[in-house]
Amino acid sequence: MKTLGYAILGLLAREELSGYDLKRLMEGRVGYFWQAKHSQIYPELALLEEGGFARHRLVEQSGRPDKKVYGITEAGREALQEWLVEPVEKPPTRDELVLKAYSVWLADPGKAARVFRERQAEHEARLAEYLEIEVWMENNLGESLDDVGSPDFAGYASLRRGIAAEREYAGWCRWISEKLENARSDGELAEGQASGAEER
Amino acid sequence: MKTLGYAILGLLAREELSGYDLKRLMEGRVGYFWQAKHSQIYPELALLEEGGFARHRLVEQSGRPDKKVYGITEAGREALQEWLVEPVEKPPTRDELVLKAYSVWLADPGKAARVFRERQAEHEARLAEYLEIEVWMENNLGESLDDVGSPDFAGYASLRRGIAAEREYAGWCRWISEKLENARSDGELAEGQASGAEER
DNA sequence: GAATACATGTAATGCGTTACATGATTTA
DNA sequence: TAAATCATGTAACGCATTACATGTATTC
Repeated sequence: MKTLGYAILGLLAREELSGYDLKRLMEGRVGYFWQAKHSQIYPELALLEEGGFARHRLVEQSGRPDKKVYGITEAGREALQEWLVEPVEKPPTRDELVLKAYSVWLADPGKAARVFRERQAEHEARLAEYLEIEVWMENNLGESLDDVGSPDFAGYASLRRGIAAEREYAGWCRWISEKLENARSDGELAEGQASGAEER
Repeated sequence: MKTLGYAILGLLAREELSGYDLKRLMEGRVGYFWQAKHSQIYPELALLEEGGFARHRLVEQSGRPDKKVYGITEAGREALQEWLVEPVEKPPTRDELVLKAYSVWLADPGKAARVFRERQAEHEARLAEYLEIEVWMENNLGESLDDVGSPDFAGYASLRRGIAAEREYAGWCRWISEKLENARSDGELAEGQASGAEER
């Protein structure tokens, strides 16, 4: 089974969901660490069912299309539990922004700074969102956030990774942006590969 | 042009390289933020040449196979400079370990902790490597690390992102590992989804 | 009247990895 | 003598995205 299968099982282990529900979850909060389009979700659900890891029932609705609501099976839960404790390969990183940083010596510092500032703002916005959720969780879920057997704890743990990652990335963007912006005003190190100047 | 093309151009802008050289760079240091196998590199080099962004000359060697040494063209440098200041889309994250964290409430805490500890060790090892390079750079490249027009600065900037990222990830792994390990000894919250116990 | 939400699928395309293919030289 | 390094390619496969496809009901 591929990772997407386990991602779906992880959600179905918490509650019954339709393909459409899964799609929205993977666009939203869960999408921070795993996402998929509906074109991937529907076939994967079929595979999970074929393998006996999930099953569905039809729910008729008035005024809306009928939907297939999926639930995890005992076999699915077992497969998920086994996967959880298998060692993970550190996946290769591919970060286009760091790639740009590596060649930034060729760019006009002012223009380049804008690219990093934009990204910084995105990470800061995301961070603010996460911090709000964290506060909400700490106020409303209290006890269970310390219980490693609770889904609340698991969600909280994932969120903490999100918070740390966004903070770290934003910080790096700020650092490099400042460097680039200061260089722009510093006349001294003029001997430039950097082409245009068009300031104003 | 695809990102891999710019990755290659970014390296050719610093020095002339063969496909084989590129392959090794993308396995090593540069591989932290971008990597590619030789099966991708050779065709991409051909495309770059076709587009006029790079050109090669044959270097005959004794005792080794001949090689094609590639250099960047003026058009290549311009394309690279334009790409550098174009805004970047924040790519979707796919992190299998965070995905496991999200379902960790179903796992045996002790076994799960091992998975996170393993990963923590990997990030700490990488961090140690990077910190050594940082010290070396600060001692040997001094001046140029503050000159945003220097390739040294650009390499340093990328490295700093690597350092921050490894530290952040290792920290999160440590945090969750401790939580999981403490829970194992805490008898209190026994009411467990967690199956096995087989301690010793 | 147009766009968005609900709901579920298939097909085409793109990028990356693994495997296939070849061959000389150096090191263990 | 077996394995690793140098050196360059092509082919097959897998996963993910975009585009194609259809249809109702609600909201703007």
